[in-house]
Amino acid sequence: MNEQHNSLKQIIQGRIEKLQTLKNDGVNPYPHHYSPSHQSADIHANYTELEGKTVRVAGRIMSMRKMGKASFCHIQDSSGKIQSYVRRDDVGEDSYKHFKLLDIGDFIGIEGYVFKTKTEETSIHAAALTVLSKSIRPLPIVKEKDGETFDAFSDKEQRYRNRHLDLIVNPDVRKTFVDRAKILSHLRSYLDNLGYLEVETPVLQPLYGGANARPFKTHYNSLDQTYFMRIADELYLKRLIIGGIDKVYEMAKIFRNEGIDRNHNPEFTMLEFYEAYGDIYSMMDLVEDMLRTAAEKVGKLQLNWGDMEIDLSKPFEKKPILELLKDATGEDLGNATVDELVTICKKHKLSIPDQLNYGRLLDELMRRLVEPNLIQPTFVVDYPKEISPLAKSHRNGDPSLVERFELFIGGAEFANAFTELNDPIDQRERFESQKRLMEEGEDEAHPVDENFLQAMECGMPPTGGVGIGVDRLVMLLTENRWIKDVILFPALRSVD
RNA sequence: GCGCCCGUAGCUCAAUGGUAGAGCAGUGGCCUCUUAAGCCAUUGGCUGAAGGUUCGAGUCCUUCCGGGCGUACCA
Repeated sequence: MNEQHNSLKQIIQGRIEKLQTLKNDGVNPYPHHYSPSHQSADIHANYTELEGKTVRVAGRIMSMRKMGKASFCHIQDSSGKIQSYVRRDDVGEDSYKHFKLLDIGDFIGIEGYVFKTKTEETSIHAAALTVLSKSIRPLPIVKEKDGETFDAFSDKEQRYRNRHLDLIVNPDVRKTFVDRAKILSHLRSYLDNLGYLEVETPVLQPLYGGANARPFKTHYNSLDQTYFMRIADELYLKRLIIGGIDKVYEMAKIFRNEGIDRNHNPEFTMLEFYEAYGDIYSMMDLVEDMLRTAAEKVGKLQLNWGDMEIDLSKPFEKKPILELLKDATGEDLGNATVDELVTICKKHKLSIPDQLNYGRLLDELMRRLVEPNLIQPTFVVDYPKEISPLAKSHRNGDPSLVERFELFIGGAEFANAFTELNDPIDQRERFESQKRLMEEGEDEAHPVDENFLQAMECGMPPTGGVGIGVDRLVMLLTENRWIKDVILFPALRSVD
């Protein structure tokens, strides 16, 4: 970055000179290939069998302790670190001279026999060294002793902008992303095993839909049309249900044009899955089991999330939204008018949304008064129809309710699911009322999607559908409180 | 978007408005079981950028850039 700074310039210049010295001595600092026989973790795990045997390991030099005619270094590979003892009389004078030209950050291959130092640290007694890649830019120097870390590379901005450095020097970061991969892999195989088909639907869409959110807008040059980045893949997946793919899912990158904070990144991953002949009740069972088994894959059912202790081993609770609101406000909000909701919001000293409608007000009450208290996993059910334009009317006959659940854990939303609305006449009416909301200024109302309606008119089976916020799930299961810590390259303003 | 805080060497951090420092890393030297290796010496800065106040600014003021935290938006 700041190439004008002399200190960094000098370090880089010095390393380039060492690089040249190696070349002049006939050493190729960037060879094409090396064949390690073991990973460092293998050697630690199988010390007894390997003691005295010759191994080859390859990795990045993370520390060096050079003495006159012998040195120790630690090298790091993808499984961890291992120490090597490099003695001039064993590797030869030239090779030792070249070794002393290496820096922290360089890659080397070490061939030698496995032994333990007098302090009982498993090490490799080097017989041959191979330079595998010379680095010319310095790494952050992190030291540790007895599990304590010194001068950790901790500046969040630097870590996110230089994730490669973060991964090299902060082992927990790697672990989080290994766990993330395990979780995603589990979600997929869980659905695969149930006979679901994984699909991909358009990211660039002529019309957005399937959620309440502001989209990113772009221009498609060759069509000379406005396109949107998807805010959900729901409507496309339902078209596939209509098309006869009875069990379908997509691990979808979603884009929403909204703020960045510890729980939100403008692009994030959502798993949506739909099952013909299912409903929210069958989907609840599936989701509960899917999340619990995902937690088992990462190794913990009892999680510390911030200062909350969350237990995924117990059955998830189920509670109607209006009951939760009644407990919180003392009022029955089932048939409340907008004015009444405003009064209640004021009574609880809540901010009044700019866009005054039933949905916004109810959401405000939920967010402030109910959601923060939903710490243990809770399925909130029986949502008002007005805020659920894609969900089917409730089978209990109450015309104001739909079959929907949202799963809350640790005060945050993890899943949203419907018994999908499959009545095309009803769906058209719901879109019409969304359109009226939009005309009243609600900028997150669903636009009418005529193509989707026509598809539904061709007949859609009863269906259960779920969306799961994958990043949030990873946050919970890896006990991270910041979404930036579970996304490798989180959104940051670019530096010009 | 709004509010508060922050930005000093490659990394981690100091510096009542009065000459910009330390540790690690780097460089040179000594050192064949070290491990935050050690000992001796030493390089490295336009203090995020631009203006202003002042005899004098890392420090105070304004604007801009970037970040953090909170809040809003975001189900």
